[in-house]
Amino acid sequence: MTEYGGTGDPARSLAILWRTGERPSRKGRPDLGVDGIVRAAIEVADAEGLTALSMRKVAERLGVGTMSLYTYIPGKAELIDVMVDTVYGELPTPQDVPGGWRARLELIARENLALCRRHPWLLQVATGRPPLGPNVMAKYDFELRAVDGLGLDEIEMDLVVTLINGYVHGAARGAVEAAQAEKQTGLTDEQWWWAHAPFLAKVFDARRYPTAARVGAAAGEAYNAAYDPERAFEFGLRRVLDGIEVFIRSRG
Amino acid sequence: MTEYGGTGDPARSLAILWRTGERPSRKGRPDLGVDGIVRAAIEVADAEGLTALSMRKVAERLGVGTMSLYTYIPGKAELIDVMVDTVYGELPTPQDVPGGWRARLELIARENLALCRRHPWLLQVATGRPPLGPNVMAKYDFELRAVDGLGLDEIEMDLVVTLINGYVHGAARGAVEAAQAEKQTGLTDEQWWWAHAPFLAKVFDARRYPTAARVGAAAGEAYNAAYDPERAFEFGLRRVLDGIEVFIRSRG
DNA sequence: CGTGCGTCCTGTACGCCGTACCGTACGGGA
DNA sequence: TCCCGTACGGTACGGCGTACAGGACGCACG
Repeated sequence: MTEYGGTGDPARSLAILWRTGERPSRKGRPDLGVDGIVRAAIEVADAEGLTALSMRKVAERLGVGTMSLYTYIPGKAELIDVMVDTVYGELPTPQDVPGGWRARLELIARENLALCRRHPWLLQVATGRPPLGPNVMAKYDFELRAVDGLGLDEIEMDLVVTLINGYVHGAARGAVEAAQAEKQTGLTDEQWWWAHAPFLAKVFDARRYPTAARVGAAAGEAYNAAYDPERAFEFGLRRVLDGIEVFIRSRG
Repeated sequence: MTEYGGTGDPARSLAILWRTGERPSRKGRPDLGVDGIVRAAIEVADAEGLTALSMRKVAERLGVGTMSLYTYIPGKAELIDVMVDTVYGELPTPQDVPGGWRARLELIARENLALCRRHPWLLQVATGRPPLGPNVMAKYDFELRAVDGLGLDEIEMDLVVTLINGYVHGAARGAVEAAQAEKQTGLTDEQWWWAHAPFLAKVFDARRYPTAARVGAAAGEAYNAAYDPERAFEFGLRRVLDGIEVFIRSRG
């Protein structure tokens, strides 16, 4: 289990994020530096998860003593703050997206999902009071622009953006968990389900859970698996956007 | 940081969840037992978070040696599995809810939010391939019944339920994080924002992020805080239900 | 050309964690 | 009565984050 948030001392995180007090590299040294540390940490987290991310492993990957990291970074929490802002930099923020607000929100949703797929550990980091780095700002600004000029007031714009991000978070969680479950156990959903069917058959009383039994059986047949994250994401996104459309029309 | 999921060996978890091989308590002993351990663990996690939940602390709370826990439970992962199924038992599953599918889904959403508020650690536990205990089953069955008989096929029913749960998860995360941030730092959102304003004023270029600046300012004024989780939840729920309504009508 | 200081780097150590292993104590069937 | 299965727990191992106390080295200054 990974601890909840990566929220370290915000003042320290901010200073690093905006590279205040940048230091010119010393002559003969490899000079490590915040960037290299963050890059290495992201690689470790991508490959092995946030749980397995340790200062010792990051240092090892850089060929450096563990404690050297603390020259550049106050601690693990602040490191994670910077990691978050860094990968947010991967999100595109094009000036023009053809197709109106709906296409813009779809783009945002899909890109965020893709980002979470590339960096599953993002889902484990608390993002209330996020580290207010440049990329976090750019993301927020871009997302708000997607719903600007539709007749919504500022608060409503924020609410819509929050809704989209919240939805994507939930859906991404499902998708990532499904992928990780398969990788970690070596079993597909189908195989896993089948492996536990004998036991469940003994304890599970279909009369007590009739609807679950019916739907579970149908889902199993249709997907050849318990859960199809891609389909769930597309389905939910359409519903959420429909709901937003109703709202926008009512305000227009 | 806490590791991602609480997914231990599913076979072992299942055996405990359905209390297969229940053992009659020995005579003169307090007999500990799975139930007591789980209850103590939930108390610890509620009070201090999943990160701070340790076998040593649970044992201490029970006045028992740490290793004694392992007589009843294979390990921490399986303990968390059982904790999840146990707290799901707090969810009401009334036979009749007045007001149709919309009221039923609202009830589900609100009760799930409340559950996450009571047990914030739930949000940190992976629930793909959940521990298929009796309460997980009952929850799933109840939720499916909320959308039964509306003209949706089984797959669609599952998708709608998944959507609601995904949405609630995202919104609950926001609400819980906001509450925890305040408790942990001792600062309200407003105080926190204000504390970092001087620094941000120096590095933040409002011309680069015009929309974020505008909305941020408006939100700050309106809420006296950066984020109002209650309002965000209600707003999003209405949008999601509207989207589902559009879908149901199209299928009816 | 010293020399001293500031910066970068690191080894050691402390207190946590989960849990493997093994010894102990005791209730109950033979 | 004896013996064994079960409940219980002490010790120990390898991991973690990081406090602290140095060591090594470039550079400004006398």
